[in-house]
Amino acid sequence: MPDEDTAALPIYAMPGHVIRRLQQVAVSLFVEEMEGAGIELTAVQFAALVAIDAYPLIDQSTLGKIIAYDRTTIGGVIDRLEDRGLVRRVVTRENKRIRQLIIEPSGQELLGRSRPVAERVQERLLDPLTGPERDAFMTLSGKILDAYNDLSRAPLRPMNRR
Amino acid sequence: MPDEDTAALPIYAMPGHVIRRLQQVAVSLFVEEMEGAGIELTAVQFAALVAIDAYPLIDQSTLGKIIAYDRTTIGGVIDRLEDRGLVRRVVTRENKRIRQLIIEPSGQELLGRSRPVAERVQERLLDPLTGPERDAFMTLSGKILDAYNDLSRAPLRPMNRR
DNA sequence: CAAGATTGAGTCGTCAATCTTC
DNA sequence: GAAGATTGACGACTCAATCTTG
Repeated sequence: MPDEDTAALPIYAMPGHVIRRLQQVAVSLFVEEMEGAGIELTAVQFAALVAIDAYPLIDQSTLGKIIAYDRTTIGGVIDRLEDRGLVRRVVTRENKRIRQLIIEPSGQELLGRSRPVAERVQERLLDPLTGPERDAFMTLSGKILDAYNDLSRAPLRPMNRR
Repeated sequence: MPDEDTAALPIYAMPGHVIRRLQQVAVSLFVEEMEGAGIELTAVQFAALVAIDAYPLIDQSTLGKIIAYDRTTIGGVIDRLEDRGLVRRVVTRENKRIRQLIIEPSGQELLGRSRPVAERVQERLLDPLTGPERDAFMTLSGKILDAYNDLSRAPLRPMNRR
């Protein structure tokens, strides 16, 4: 039973491990806050709704690039949102390959209730840090992401660029 | 107005999003380096091997607590490691509920080859930062984790309450 | 052929239910 | 009943293969 001699494992000092744990905490807070608000939305689903609301008629591939998710993952996420009537796929006459996405009124309504909850999650996440520390954390994180922006599995890219 | 492309979506400034992207990058680097070394190991599998090697005869629950994974997740991970003969489950006469874990010689060998690769991943992850910045990043991350240590998604509490 | 999307397979991560054992 | 583990279910994530359309 190793309790305090956890130092024997260098895992705790490894950035990869720390980042994964941060992600665990972030997800926990998101689930906790959403459940507390009686809202059934995962983090991906929320991000998708935000993006579809901001860019009506966006296609799935572009959506994936914006919120940094794999195209295949997006497909499954949209499936579930569509099943619940929160979102709709549109196939135009011009290009039948493309699935354009539209947020439904019920989706709008749910998104409206979700925004303040998501806002609270972000606040709670950095709550253990002081104001300057929060800025530092975001700046340092951004520096890492900038360096590896094109390496990510689903590279994050602004819409208007190739 | 900087970043006219991304300014429309506040997602990029959200800590939760940034942390998830960091996790994406970390996983990408891990996969890339391991593939480059011709080693078939996921990050969880590597962490499990490290812990089992450090604590022979550790049980699955304790392993989960050490490397911060859900008990059920650990079960599946050990399944795959056991299928490959890298690890072995042992059931003692004293307490037949407990699955104690032992690393096999082939697991030792693979672990030995994997350590320097994992080391390189950690270095590359923080490579975009200067020395002091790396310390700051780890310190700030640790501060967040300390505050939410008991909130982790794998609560490790029996949750039999009620 | 290239682009956009879907399907299938495999791993990860969590929860709920169940089983065995103490 | 409680502890340790397994199974089943579901969402998420990725890749490879496939299908359709341009």
